[in-house]
Amino acid sequence: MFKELDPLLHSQLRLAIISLLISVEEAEFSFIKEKTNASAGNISVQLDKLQQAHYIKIEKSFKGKYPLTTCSITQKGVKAFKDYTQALQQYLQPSKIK
Amino acid sequence: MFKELDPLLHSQLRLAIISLLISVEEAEFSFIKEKTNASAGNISVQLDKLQQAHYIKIEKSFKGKYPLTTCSITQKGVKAFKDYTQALQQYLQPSKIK
DNA sequence: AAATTTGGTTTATATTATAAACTAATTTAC
DNA sequence: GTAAATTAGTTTATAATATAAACCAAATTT
Repeated sequence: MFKELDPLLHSQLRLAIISLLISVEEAEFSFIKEKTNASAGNISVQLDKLQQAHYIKIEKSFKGKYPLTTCSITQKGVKAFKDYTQALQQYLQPSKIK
Repeated sequence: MFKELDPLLHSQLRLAIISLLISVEEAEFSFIKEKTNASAGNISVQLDKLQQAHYIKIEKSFKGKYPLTTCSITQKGVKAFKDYTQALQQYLQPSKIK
């Protein structure tokens, strides 16, 4: 009846991050922080998890003299997001006929 | 940017339960168990939480000689579900214009 | 009368989300 | 020039959550 909801995406902050990344080429750590209003620590942890699942790619460089973390979504991440949103529909559009 | 997702509904099993209840007058424990494929223990705990939040009403009676737990959604529960699905849209339909 | 089933509840555990604390370098203020 | 504050994060500790395992009580089957 109800499909599994990918637990990696069924998390407010990780879903917000993926939602951001899916519509841009890439995003800096500070951009994600600004848009999500989450703490840097929380974001750091969730980015790691998304990277470990190969849903996103993280590149570390320098912007002038400061460290710069840049993230982008992978094909696997895009697919996971699509699958997730599809599965969610069953939960969001309940019908009389179960 | 991203609205809060009611943590009580942002849970696979509780969301499934609410999704079921929203389309029926009422549902028995066994019906919920069958449709969600979750364990009785897990369902019992989540029903309690939904009831404590006044999202659902739980009535205990007897069906013949066996105990019977019947659940129904409340107005507060309906509103919470609508608010939740609305908030989710921001996460599911990302746009270039942030 | 022992074993199984029905219909759950309670409790224990493992996972998660999150914030707090920390690191390290840079820049500003005095 | 050095103390304080800022940038840009990471690591760690804690509290909350989800979930299954264990349990309970009555009824039914073998």
